[in-house]
Amino acid sequence: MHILPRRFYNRPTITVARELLGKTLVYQSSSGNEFTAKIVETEAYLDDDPASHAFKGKTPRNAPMFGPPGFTYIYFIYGMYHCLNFVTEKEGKAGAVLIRALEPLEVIDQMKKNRTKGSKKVDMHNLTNGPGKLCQALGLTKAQNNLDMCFEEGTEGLRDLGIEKGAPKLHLLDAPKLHPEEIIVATRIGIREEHQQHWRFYIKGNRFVSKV
DNA sequence: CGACCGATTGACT
DNA sequence: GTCAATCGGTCGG
Repeated sequence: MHILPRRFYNRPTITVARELLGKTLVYQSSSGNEFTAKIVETEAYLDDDPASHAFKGKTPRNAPMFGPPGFTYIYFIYGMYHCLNFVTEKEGKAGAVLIRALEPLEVIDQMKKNRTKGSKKVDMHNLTNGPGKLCQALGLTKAQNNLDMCFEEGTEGLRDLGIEKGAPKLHLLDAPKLHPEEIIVATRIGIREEHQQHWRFYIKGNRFVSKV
């Protein structure tokens, strides 16, 4: 298991979106929890894509999308939710992958607490099966926007020694690439028909996907 | 400025 | 199935 290097993200956005499936997200929160979860659903947003925040050019909000690959892009939406993206493509070329669903692995109790409003119980399968839900479960906000998820150049060798000290607070662990027949390709969610593309990817049969 | 609206979710008919 | 919540980003005047 090693931390995904910057070259993983420095590729065509659709390729990264597909290959993110099955990878493990690790997030060390400031409250001391180390959350882990498997990526089970993604969507690609390209630079010449009318549905992308980056389509009309660089602004203060979408600036991370134009920055180096391997950083987070987290934005606030609908006045109450956040969405987590990973920046792709070389610096200067906008691209990002929206993380739409995760399969919870560790610190599930805390995820439940973060998702609980009032005294209602939250079902295991309703913790991270949506882009807004998963940010709520892990406690991700704009405070985690534009975070580097890779080792800085020169310190990458640490991971080859199995040393994760100094690892980015939010990073991904490698996992075997899924076979094509394990991946379902579908249209993106919440996108106008005229801008629609088959750029949503999810793991076939996985119970934690937001919509089938 | 004011107005519109969104890569969503949960409550309710 | 429908719809309100809630607010920052963006754009037109």
